[in-house]
Amino acid sequence: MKASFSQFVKSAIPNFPVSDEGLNTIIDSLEEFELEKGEYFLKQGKISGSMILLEGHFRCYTFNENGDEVTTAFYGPPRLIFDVASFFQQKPSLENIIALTKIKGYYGNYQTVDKIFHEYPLWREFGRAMLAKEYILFKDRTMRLINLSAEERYAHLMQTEPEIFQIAQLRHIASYLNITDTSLSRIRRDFGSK
Amino acid sequence: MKASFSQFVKSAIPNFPVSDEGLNTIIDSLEEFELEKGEYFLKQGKISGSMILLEGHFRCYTFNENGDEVTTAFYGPPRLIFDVASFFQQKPSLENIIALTKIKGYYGNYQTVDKIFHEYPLWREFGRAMLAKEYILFKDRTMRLINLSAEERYAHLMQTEPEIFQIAQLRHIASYLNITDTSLSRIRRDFGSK
DNA sequence: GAAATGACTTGTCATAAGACAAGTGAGAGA
DNA sequence: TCTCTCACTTGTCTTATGACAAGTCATTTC
Repeated sequence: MKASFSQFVKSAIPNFPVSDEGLNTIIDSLEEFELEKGEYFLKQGKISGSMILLEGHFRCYTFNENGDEVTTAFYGPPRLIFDVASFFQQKPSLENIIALTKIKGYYGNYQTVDKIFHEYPLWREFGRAMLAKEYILFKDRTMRLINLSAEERYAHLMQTEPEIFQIAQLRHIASYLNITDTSLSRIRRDFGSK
Repeated sequence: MKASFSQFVKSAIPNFPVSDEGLNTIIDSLEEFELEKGEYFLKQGKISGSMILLEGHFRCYTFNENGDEVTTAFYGPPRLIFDVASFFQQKPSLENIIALTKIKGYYGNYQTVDKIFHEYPLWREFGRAMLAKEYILFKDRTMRLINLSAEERYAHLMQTEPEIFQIAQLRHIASYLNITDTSLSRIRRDFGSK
């Protein structure tokens, strides 16, 4: 786990000038964290903390105007997991984040993370890079939602995160692609015949 | 302009412990910036800087798979303007940001902003808050795209940013709402009769 | 001031996607 | 083993939205 965390930090910021001791200090400030399949990292109405996901997958969902569940994200390791609005504004979340598989990682609430940034200012740069990275990933996804057709969005998910199809239900994948499960089923049928 | 900037900083981070001198130092590090209507803040293929928009409105657009222009954002003051991916990764942007009206604000490229953060570490907190705020705003917009119907998205824009209807073309508003200009026209007709 | 241009609306038709119900098939549990 | 449940697929019909072309209106331009 420590090795994965170290690797994650180094890959996130190539020239990040941090020692192994520095890494250990940060890890010791955080909480080792595990969840079983079906457990929640975040529930609607609660305040989000942050975790570095090192093993396992999450699904994130909310509810639309009709009260129907809408899957807004799938997260695989290594990744920063948090609800940006709830975390930074310390207000109740509108999101639910549920474990699709067994989860391992490191956890910190806002106070913990803030304390780390005060005590180890160097790590602010890591925090900023993480925030920017998540923003960029989220924006990419939104652009695909806007610019690609339903079938293209399906093809993209198949190419970039095929493992999702092994661990998530198709109806959740459908709502993630912003289509109905009926439509996804038909896209898959037609896709196979090409 | 300086007063607006000061106000913007203070409203962005309520308890930000910065003096008027501190503010002046930052302003002096940035470049006073103006654009006329129709001029570009950012063109596809160029690397994005950042600006604090204090007067005027921008429209942001890209192109979808069919080569059709898609409006992805409208920005009004006060606001941080930048393409997050292009700015932080210093890579060519996929976006175009064009002035809908005369623009005033303060500009800095990545080097300038980075220098400010090194010389005045206190301002890192401001940078982080801005980044988080933009991320949250962008996420809100995406959630509306996912969770609301076309008509609801139109109603929301009318309620929250009616000024956009004065300064932007309906076909651009339509693509911002992710519908065709034909559909927007019909929504507006039907909406009036309610 | 006539013609051209551009923004927007509207009519007509085509099409993709949704709603809903029925059907299939695998796995869980008695 | 039987049946129950649940995920998924499929059929049928409906509906929202898009494509495209024509029409209106205001503004610009020569």
